[in-house]
Amino acid sequence: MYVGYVLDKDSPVYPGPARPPSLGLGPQAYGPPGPPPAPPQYPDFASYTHVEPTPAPPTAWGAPFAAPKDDWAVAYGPGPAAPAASPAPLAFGPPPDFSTVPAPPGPGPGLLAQPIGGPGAPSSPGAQRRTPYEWMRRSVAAGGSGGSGKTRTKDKYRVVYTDHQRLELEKEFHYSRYITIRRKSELAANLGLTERQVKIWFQNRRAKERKVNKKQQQQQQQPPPPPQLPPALDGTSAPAGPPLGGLCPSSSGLLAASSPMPVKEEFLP
DNA sequence: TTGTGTTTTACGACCTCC
DNA sequence: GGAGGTCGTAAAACACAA
Repeated sequence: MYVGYVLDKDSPVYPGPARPPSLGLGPQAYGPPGPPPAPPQYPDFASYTHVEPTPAPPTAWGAPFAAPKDDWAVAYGPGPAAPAASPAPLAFGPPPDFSTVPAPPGPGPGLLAQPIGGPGAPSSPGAQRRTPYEWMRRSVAAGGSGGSGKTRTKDKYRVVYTDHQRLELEKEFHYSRYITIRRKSELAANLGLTERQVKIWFQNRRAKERKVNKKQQQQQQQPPPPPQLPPALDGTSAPAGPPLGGLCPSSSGLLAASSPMPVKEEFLP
Protein backbone atom coordinates (compact mmCIF):
# COMPACT_ATOMS: atom_id res chain seq x y z
CA MET A 1 0.00 0.00 0.00
CA TYR A 2 0.94 3.57 -0.10
CA VAL A 3 0.68 4.40 3.48
CA GLY A 4 3.05 7.22 3.10
CA TYR A 5 0.96 9.50 1.06
CA VAL A 6 -2.19 8.40 2.68
CA LEU A 7 -0.92 9.38 6.04
CA ASP A 8 0.30 12.57 4.60
CA LYS A 9 -3.21 13.43 3.76
CA ASP A 10 -4.42 13.14 7.25
CA SER A 11 -4.74 16.79 7.47
CA PRO A 12 -8.07 18.16 8.45
CA VAL A 13 -10.77 16.48 6.63
CA TYR A 14 -9.59 16.52 3.10
CA PRO A 15 -8.13 19.90 2.64
CA GLY A 16 -7.00 18.78 -0.71
CA PRO A 17 -6.94 15.87 -3.00
CA ALA A 18 -6.38 12.60 -1.38
CA ARG A 19 -4.26 11.56 -4.26
CA PRO A 20 -0.99 13.23 -4.86
CA PRO A 21 -1.12 15.39 -7.89
CA SER A 22 2.04 13.78 -9.05
CA LEU A 23 0.04 10.71 -9.77
CA GLY A 24 -2.38 12.61 -11.81
CA LEU A 25 -5.09 11.38 -9.61
CA GLY A 26 -7.15 14.11 -8.23
CA PRO A 27 -10.04 13.42 -6.03
CA GLN A 28 -12.14 12.74 -9.01
CA ALA A 29 -9.60 11.42 -11.36
CA TYR A 30 -9.91 7.79 -11.47
CA GLY A 31 -9.30 5.28 -14.09
CA PRO A 32 -6.72 3.18 -15.71
CA PRO A 33 -3.38 4.78 -16.06
CA GLY A 34 -3.06 6.56 -19.27
CA PRO A 35 -6.23 8.46 -19.73
CA PRO A 36 -5.77 12.10 -19.01
CA PRO A 37 -6.66 13.33 -15.62
CA ALA A 38 -9.96 14.04 -17.18
CA PRO A 39 -12.55 16.42 -16.05
CA PRO A 40 -14.29 15.64 -12.88
CA GLN A 41 -16.24 12.54 -13.41
CA TYR A 42 -18.95 13.84 -11.24
CA PRO A 43 -19.59 17.37 -12.20
CA ASP A 44 -22.86 17.01 -10.52
CA PHE A 45 -21.02 16.43 -7.34
CA ALA A 46 -19.15 19.62 -7.51
CA SER A 47 -21.24 21.08 -4.83
CA TYR A 48 -20.86 18.24 -2.48
CA THR A 49 -18.99 19.58 0.44
CA HIS A 50 -17.11 16.92 2.08
CA VAL A 51 -16.19 18.93 5.09
CA GLU A 52 -18.36 20.39 7.71
CA PRO A 53 -21.86 20.62 6.58
CA THR A 54 -22.72 24.19 6.33
CA PRO A 55 -25.59 25.32 8.43
CA ALA A 56 -28.24 24.92 5.87
CA PRO A 57 -27.21 24.13 2.39
CA PRO A 58 -30.19 23.27 0.36
CA THR A 59 -28.45 20.07 -0.35
CA ALA A 60 -25.05 19.03 0.69
CA TRP A 61 -24.44 17.68 -2.70
CA GLY A 62 -25.25 18.30 -6.23
CA ALA A 63 -27.92 17.79 -8.70
CA PRO A 64 -28.38 14.05 -8.72
CA PHE A 65 -29.03 14.21 -5.05
CA ALA A 66 -30.75 17.46 -4.93
CA ALA A 67 -33.99 15.80 -4.30
CA PRO A 68 -33.42 13.03 -1.89
CA LYS A 69 -35.79 10.27 -2.31
CA ASP A 70 -38.67 10.50 -0.03
CA ASP A 71 -38.32 6.99 0.99
CA TRP A 72 -34.80 7.70 2.08
CA ALA A 73 -35.98 10.48 4.16
CA VAL A 74 -38.40 8.14 5.72
CA ALA A 75 -35.88 5.46 6.25
CA TYR A 76 -33.03 7.44 7.61
CA GLY A 77 -34.60 9.37 10.30
CA PRO A 78 -32.91 12.16 12.08
CA GLY A 79 -29.64 10.45 12.08
CA PRO A 80 -26.95 10.20 14.60
CA ALA A 81 -26.73 13.80 15.52
CA ALA A 82 -23.03 13.43 15.15
CA PRO A 83 -21.73 11.55 18.06
CA ALA A 84 -20.39 13.98 20.53
CA ALA A 85 -17.14 12.19 20.63
CA SER A 86 -16.75 12.48 16.94
CA PRO A 87 -13.13 13.33 16.42
CA ALA A 88 -13.68 15.59 13.53
CA PRO A 89 -16.50 17.47 12.07
CA LEU A 90 -17.77 15.11 9.55
CA ALA A 91 -20.05 15.43 6.69
CA PHE A 92 -21.81 12.57 8.17
CA GLY A 93 -25.13 12.49 9.45
CA PRO A 94 -27.86 12.84 7.05
CA PRO A 95 -28.11 15.98 5.09
CA PRO A 96 -30.35 18.57 6.52
CA ASP A 97 -33.16 17.15 4.52
CA PHE A 98 -33.07 14.10 6.60
CA SER A 99 -33.08 15.82 9.89
CA THR A 100 -36.69 16.65 9.88
CA VAL A 101 -38.17 13.37 9.09
CA PRO A 102 -39.48 11.10 11.73
CA ALA A 103 -37.33 8.43 13.06
CA PRO A 104 -37.81 5.07 11.53
CA PRO A 105 -39.81 2.60 13.42
CA GLY A 106 -37.96 0.91 16.11
CA PRO A 107 -35.89 1.96 19.00
CA GLY A 108 -33.24 4.49 18.68
CA PRO A 109 -33.18 7.87 17.13
CA GLY A 110 -31.28 6.98 14.07
CA LEU A 111 -29.28 4.36 12.47
CA LEU A 112 -25.89 5.56 13.39
CA ALA A 113 -26.81 6.25 16.88
CA GLN A 114 -27.52 2.65 17.37
CA PRO A 115 -25.03 0.05 17.95
CA ILE A 116 -24.80 -1.95 14.90
CA GLY A 117 -25.99 -4.94 16.72
CA GLY A 118 -29.19 -3.27 17.66
CA PRO A 119 -32.48 -3.91 16.09
CA GLY A 120 -31.74 -1.30 13.56
CA ALA A 121 -33.98 0.54 11.26
CA PRO A 122 -35.15 -0.72 7.98
CA SER A 123 -32.43 0.06 5.65
CA SER A 124 -34.42 0.89 2.69
CA PRO A 125 -37.57 2.47 1.69
CA GLY A 126 -40.28 0.77 3.46
CA ALA A 127 -37.93 -2.06 4.04
CA GLN A 128 -39.30 -3.55 0.93
CA ARG A 129 -35.99 -4.02 -0.68
CA ARG A 130 -34.16 -5.22 2.33
CA THR A 131 -34.94 -7.16 5.37
CA PRO A 132 -32.31 -5.72 7.56
CA TYR A 133 -33.37 -6.68 10.96
CA GLU A 134 -31.79 -10.03 11.10
CA TRP A 135 -28.59 -9.10 9.47
CA MET A 136 -28.41 -6.01 11.54
CA ARG A 137 -28.28 -8.19 14.55
CA ARG A 138 -25.63 -10.33 13.06
CA SER A 139 -23.56 -7.62 11.65
CA VAL A 140 -21.78 -7.01 14.88
CA ALA A 141 -19.34 -9.62 13.89
CA ALA A 142 -19.54 -8.84 10.28
CA GLY A 143 -16.32 -7.95 8.89
CA GLY A 144 -15.50 -10.31 11.36
CA SER A 145 -13.19 -12.33 9.45
CA GLY A 146 -11.21 -11.89 12.55
CA GLY A 147 -11.59 -14.22 15.38
CA SER A 148 -12.63 -17.55 14.09
CA GLY A 149 -11.25 -16.69 10.73
CA LYS A 150 -14.17 -18.40 9.14
CA THR A 151 -16.52 -15.85 7.82
CA ARG A 152 -18.49 -17.52 5.16
CA THR A 153 -20.70 -19.37 7.46
CA LYS A 154 -24.09 -20.35 6.36
CA ASP A 155 -25.99 -17.88 8.45
CA LYS A 156 -23.61 -15.00 8.09
CA TYR A 157 -22.26 -15.00 4.65
CA ARG A 158 -22.67 -11.35 4.10
CA VAL A 159 -24.61 -8.48 5.44
CA VAL A 160 -26.52 -5.90 3.57
CA TYR A 161 -25.52 -2.40 4.36
CA THR A 162 -28.19 0.07 5.15
CA ASP A 163 -29.00 2.71 2.63
CA HIS A 164 -27.54 5.28 4.91
CA GLN A 165 -24.30 3.41 5.19
CA ARG A 166 -24.15 3.09 1.47
CA LEU A 167 -25.12 6.66 1.01
CA GLU A 168 -22.28 7.87 3.16
CA LEU A 169 -19.88 5.51 1.51
CA GLU A 170 -21.01 6.68 -1.88
CA LYS A 171 -20.57 10.25 -0.86
CA GLU A 172 -17.09 9.51 0.28
CA PHE A 173 -16.41 7.62 -2.87
CA HIS A 174 -17.64 10.42 -5.01
CA TYR A 175 -15.28 12.70 -3.25
CA SER A 176 -12.37 10.43 -3.67
CA ARG A 177 -11.92 7.01 -5.12
CA TYR A 178 -9.39 6.22 -2.47
CA ILE A 179 -10.02 6.71 1.14
CA THR A 180 -7.40 7.76 3.58
CA ILE A 181 -6.63 5.81 6.67
CA ARG A 182 -7.99 8.47 8.88
CA ARG A 183 -11.12 8.91 6.88
CA LYS A 184 -11.61 5.20 6.85
CA SER A 185 -11.48 5.10 10.59
CA GLU A 186 -13.94 7.90 10.87
CA LEU A 187 -16.29 6.36 8.41
CA ALA A 188 -16.10 3.02 10.07
CA ALA A 189 -16.76 4.51 13.45
CA ASN A 190 -19.62 6.60 12.29
CA LEU A 191 -21.27 4.00 10.16
CA GLY A 192 -20.86 1.16 12.53
CA LEU A 193 -18.69 -0.72 10.15
CA THR A 194 -15.26 -2.08 10.54
CA GLU A 195 -12.38 -0.47 8.77
CA ARG A 196 -12.00 -3.65 6.85
CA GLN A 197 -15.53 -3.39 5.62
CA VAL A 198 -14.97 0.16 4.53
CA LYS A 199 -11.81 -0.80 2.76
CA ILE A 200 -13.45 -3.67 0.97
CA TRP A 201 -16.42 -1.56 0.11
CA PHE A 202 -14.14 0.90 -1.60
CA GLN A 203 -12.37 -1.88 -3.40
CA ASN A 204 -15.61 -3.28 -4.62
CA ARG A 205 -16.85 0.12 -5.54
CA ARG A 206 -13.82 0.81 -7.63
CA ALA A 207 -14.23 -2.52 -9.28
CA LYS A 208 -17.79 -1.69 -10.03
CA GLU A 209 -16.82 1.59 -11.55
CA ARG A 210 -14.21 -0.04 -13.69
CA LYS A 211 -16.77 -2.51 -14.83
CA VAL A 212 -19.24 0.19 -15.71
CA ASN A 213 -16.65 2.23 -17.51
CA LYS A 214 -15.54 -0.77 -19.45
CA LYS A 215 -19.06 -1.53 -20.42
CA GLN A 216 -19.65 1.99 -21.58
CA GLN A 217 -16.45 1.96 -23.52
CA GLN A 218 -17.49 -1.19 -25.28
CA GLN A 219 -20.85 0.25 -26.08
CA GLN A 220 -19.29 3.29 -27.61
CA GLN A 221 -16.90 1.25 -29.66
CA GLN A 222 -19.64 -0.98 -30.88
CA PRO A 223 -22.52 1.17 -32.01
CA PRO A 224 -25.72 -0.76 -32.00
CA PRO A 225 -26.58 -2.38 -35.29
CA PRO A 226 -28.94 -0.41 -37.46
CA PRO A 227 -32.50 -1.29 -36.80
CA GLN A 228 -34.00 -3.89 -39.05
CA LEU A 229 -36.20 -2.22 -41.51
CA PRO A 230 -39.24 -3.86 -42.93
CA PRO A 231 -38.56 -5.31 -46.35
CA ALA A 232 -40.72 -2.74 -48.05
CA LEU A 233 -38.69 0.09 -46.66
CA ASP A 234 -35.49 -1.73 -46.89
CA GLY A 235 -35.67 -2.01 -50.61
CA THR A 236 -36.38 1.61 -51.25
CA SER A 237 -34.48 3.47 -48.66
CA ALA A 238 -31.04 4.74 -49.23
CA PRO A 239 -28.64 2.45 -47.48
CA ALA A 240 -26.14 5.12 -46.66
CA GLY A 241 -28.38 7.45 -44.76
CA PRO A 242 -28.42 7.50 -41.04
CA PRO A 243 -31.07 5.14 -39.91
CA LEU A 244 -34.09 6.94 -38.74
CA GLY A 245 -31.98 9.97 -38.46
CA GLY A 246 -34.90 12.26 -38.50
CA LEU A 247 -36.35 10.70 -35.45
CA CYS A 248 -33.23 10.00 -33.53
CA PRO A 249 -30.15 11.92 -34.54
CA SER A 250 -27.76 9.32 -33.40
CA SER A 251 -27.52 6.81 -30.72
CA SER A 252 -23.91 7.66 -30.23
CA GLY A 253 -24.94 11.12 -29.38
CA LEU A 254 -27.10 9.76 -26.71
CA LEU A 255 -24.28 7.74 -25.38
CA ALA A 256 -22.00 10.66 -25.45
CA ALA A 257 -24.50 12.75 -23.70
CA SER A 258 -24.82 10.31 -20.92
CA SER A 259 -22.86 10.88 -17.82
CA PRO A 260 -19.55 9.13 -17.70
CA MET A 261 -20.64 7.68 -14.45
CA PRO A 262 -24.10 6.37 -14.26
CA VAL A 263 -25.90 7.76 -11.36
CA LYS A 264 -26.89 5.12 -8.97
CA GLU A 265 -30.47 4.39 -9.55
CA GLU A 266 -31.23 5.01 -5.95
CA PHE A 267 -29.96 8.50 -6.30
CA LEU A 268 -32.05 9.38 -9.21
CA PRO A 269 -34.81 11.75 -8.43
C1' DT B 1 -44.74 -18.62 -6.87
C1' DT B 2 -40.80 -19.68 -9.30
C1' DG B 3 -36.87 -19.27 -12.30
C1' DT B 4 -33.35 -16.36 -13.79
C1' DG B 5 -30.29 -12.52 -14.15
C1' DT B 6 -28.02 -8.71 -11.67
C1' DT B 7 -26.07 -6.46 -7.70
C1' DT B 8 -23.85 -6.49 -3.41
C1' DT B 9 -20.59 -8.17 0.40
C1' DA B 10 -16.63 -10.76 1.33
C1' DC B 11 -12.68 -13.38 0.56
C1' DG B 12 -8.23 -15.33 -1.46
C1' DA B 13 -4.41 -14.93 -4.64
C1' DC B 14 -1.04 -12.14 -6.18
C1' DC B 15 1.37 -7.68 -6.70
C1' DT B 16 3.60 -3.28 -5.28
C1' DC B 17 5.41 -0.17 -2.02
C1' DC B 18 7.65 1.28 2.23
C1' DG C 1 6.54 -8.35 6.62
C1' DG C 2 2.46 -5.68 6.58
C1' DA C 3 -0.89 -2.94 4.39
C1' DG C 4 -3.62 -1.99 0.67
C1' DG C 5 -4.01 -2.28 -4.48
C1' DT C 6 -6.38 -5.19 -8.47
C1' DC C 7 -8.55 -9.29 -10.18
C1' DG C 8 -11.46 -13.16 -9.96
C1' DT C 9 -14.93 -15.48 -7.66
C1' DA C 10 -18.59 -17.25 -4.19
C1' DA C 11 -22.87 -16.69 -2.47
C1' DA C 12 -26.57 -13.91 -0.38
C1' DA C 13 -29.81 -10.35 -1.52
C1' DC C 14 -32.53 -8.42 -4.77
C1' DA C 15 -35.36 -7.36 -9.16
C1' DC C 16 -38.22 -8.87 -12.54
C1' DA C 17 -40.44 -11.58 -16.07
C1' DA C 18 -43.19 -15.70 -16.92
